Amino acid sequence: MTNKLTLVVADDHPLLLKGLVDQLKAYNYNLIASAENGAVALNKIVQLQPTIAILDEEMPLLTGFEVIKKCKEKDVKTKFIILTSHKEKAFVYKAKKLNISGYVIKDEPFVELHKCIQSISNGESYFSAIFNSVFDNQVGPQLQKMKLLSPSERTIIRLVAQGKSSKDIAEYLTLSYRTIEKHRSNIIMKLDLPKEKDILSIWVQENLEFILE
Amino acid sequence: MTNKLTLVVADDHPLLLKGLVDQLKAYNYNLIASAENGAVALNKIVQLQPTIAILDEEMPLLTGFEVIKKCKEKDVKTKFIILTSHKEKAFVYKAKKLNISGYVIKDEPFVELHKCIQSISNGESYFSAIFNSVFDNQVGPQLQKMKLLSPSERTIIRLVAQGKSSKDIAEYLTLSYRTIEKHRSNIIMKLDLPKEKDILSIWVQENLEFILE
DNA sequence: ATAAAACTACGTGGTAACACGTAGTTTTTG
DNA sequence: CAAAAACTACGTGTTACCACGTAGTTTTAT
Repeated sequence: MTNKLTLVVADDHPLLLKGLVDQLKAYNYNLIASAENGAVALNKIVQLQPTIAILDEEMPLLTGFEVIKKCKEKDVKTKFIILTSHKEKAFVYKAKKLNISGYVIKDEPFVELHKCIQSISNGESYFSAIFNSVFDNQVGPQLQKMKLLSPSERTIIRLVAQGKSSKDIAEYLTLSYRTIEKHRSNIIMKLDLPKEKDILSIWVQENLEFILE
Repeated sequence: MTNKLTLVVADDHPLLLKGLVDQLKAYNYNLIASAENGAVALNKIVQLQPTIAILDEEMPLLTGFEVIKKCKEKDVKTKFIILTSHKEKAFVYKAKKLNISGYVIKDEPFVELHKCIQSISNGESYFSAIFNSVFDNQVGPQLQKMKLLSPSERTIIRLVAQGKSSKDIAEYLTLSYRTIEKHRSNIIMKLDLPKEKDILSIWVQENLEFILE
């Protein structure tokens, strides 16, 4: 195993972190640091410039995604693997936007992480099967739907996402109440939502990530 | 350390399970089995009759709570610790109802689990601080509120919880639509809910555990 | 420059929840 | 048995979302 490859790992669950560290060592990886929160992780990554950093998404002080963002700002060349228990589309979407190298779900066996590290060391990227499935089945279609909306429809759906009523929105945008209602109707039609009460508000709450940027 | 104390541990996350097993061994506990899902856990507990079983709540095949229920049916004398990442009131409420011996949150350090095991071996029970806080601040007050409701109000709130409209409920109970509306009004008053649209449906969805028995 | 798309606005009608009130009947309980 | 609580039912009014439509104006794109 190449020992030029260096690793940093971060997770705020002490038990899980211990499991991770032990397994990485058992696989003979050159683990040069571990961290129990996002801020410590950021410091260590900037200091040690590891080849790869394995980050939990939900951590105190800084989330995994925030650590990655800050590292990119500082031009750190480290590659990132997000290790999370979240299969939700919001996370998958954010991960895709950040252009990370790998995404592994916590309830998969360690060998998945191993494969991920190997792929990255070969210059490839690696995403758990479930990641791609979530992206293709949930993220992709929603993004396609959002593209159908016109600019002002987008403005309005964002305000709906903030819990505002049509009346509120009309006042806020100095437009007629009827205009907002019309836009709502058009949005519902374009998104092909079923006929239910407050269906737009519901849809919007379930897809916040795609609406608020 | 007494070696009469035997332990079984179950978690479907391989990494976390490894961390747990290692730590328990490091603390010299007599760990006699581990399991990666609820069904295996149930078998091993029934077979080995450990003093204490440490169970993850969310597992494939059987959840931690289901394992406990089945063990109680079989008169297994094992004491149970639920180890979960969930601080939600639904879990806290269910745990309380099952009358388990301990509840530890996954993102606390291992020493919490250690303290929990020690307490139980002394015939006491042990609940993480956060558990009690959730119970006192969230579970308790909601249960108090539910007690204010009259029998037919309870019937109706359960039907609301099933997503039925007032009209549906009226037909289902062969009562007047206006009667159901009145009950709704009274329920809202008794629960002291703020004046919002569909506020009862919202409250009910957020408190399903207390409504559906 | 002209057609297409988007934006704006209004009309009419429907559904559902909620507020606040009245009031007769039944059931519970002290 | 008598008072209290619960159950039943109706009236009137409000708010909010949604459907389906018309139509003039502005912006965008070819």
